[in-house]
Amino acid sequence: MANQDIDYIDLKILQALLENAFLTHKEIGAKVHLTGQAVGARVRKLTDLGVIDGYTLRWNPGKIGLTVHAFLTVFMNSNQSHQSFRDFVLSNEAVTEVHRVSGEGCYWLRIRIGDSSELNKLLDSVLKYGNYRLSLSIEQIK
Amino acid sequence: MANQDIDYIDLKILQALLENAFLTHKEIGAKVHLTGQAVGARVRKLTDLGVIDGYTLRWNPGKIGLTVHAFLTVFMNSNQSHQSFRDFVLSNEAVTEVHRVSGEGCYWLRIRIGDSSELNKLLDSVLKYGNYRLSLSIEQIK
DNA sequence: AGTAACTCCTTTCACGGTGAAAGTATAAAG
DNA sequence: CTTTATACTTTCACCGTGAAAGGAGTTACT
Repeated sequence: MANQDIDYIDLKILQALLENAFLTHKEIGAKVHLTGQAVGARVRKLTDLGVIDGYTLRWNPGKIGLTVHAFLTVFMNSNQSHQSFRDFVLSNEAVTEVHRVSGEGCYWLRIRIGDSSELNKLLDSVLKYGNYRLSLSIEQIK
Repeated sequence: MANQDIDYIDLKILQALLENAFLTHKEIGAKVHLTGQAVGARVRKLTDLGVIDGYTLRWNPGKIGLTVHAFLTVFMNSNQSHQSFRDFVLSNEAVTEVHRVSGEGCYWLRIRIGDSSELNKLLDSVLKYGNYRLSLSIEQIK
């Protein structure tokens, strides 16, 4: 499996692993009509190509007390503060995802935090860098 | 390990698995000073409690041609269309995450799609249900 | 056509991670 | 001081894994 092309079978394998990364190669092989070893070689190819970056958990922050799930669009109020803002979000563990965006605002953040008073404190910190628009996730549908 | 409390060690294990879900229990055990089997028992507890929902990939949609990463806030224009909107987003494979939100808009969507013309078509479909605000991810920072 | 090179598969095999079971240690309760 | 419960370690058999070797199918060159 040195050929760098990604075919239909690779996509099926990706899809299977996205659903459950602990499927054995043998089990995936049963779906795509290959032996486990052949699946293993393709998974290695996908990893070498950088399609697969790593393996992680699907989990439930709410069950360990992180009941607030918020999306924050940040509008910077100065061109000087970008670097310090980045340092801030990178070091704040309640901020679990950050994107530079075009369109609405400058940055988009995902927040996982215990309760609304903690969120309040976080929002105060964000105000140092700019304004924001906040959305709270009521229910994850997909 | 029938005790339902989640302690500091459990959180360390969670953190380790979030970074790399394919660490062996033994390797995690070396970090938290337990045998692999003890770690296995705690992982099972976390799974039974629903803290761990499953295992999935960290991956790179850009490498299979899904170069556009967009966030969409949708404002419904009618109270009747919620169910059909849900059906729409659940069945559309470019929509990879959906939340009901309070604050800005009614729903928040994550889109992974090949190019802007495909995005255009998707946005046209969304317009049937309401208005939207679009942000494009330029760079994922965290 | 014949052969060489290449790709991608299967088969085989040894290693090691895994969960189950049994044994051990510690702490709390009567 | 014993009983019980919890959470650990040790031991063990199973099986998933990657490596290696071999085979089948395809392409390209003479």
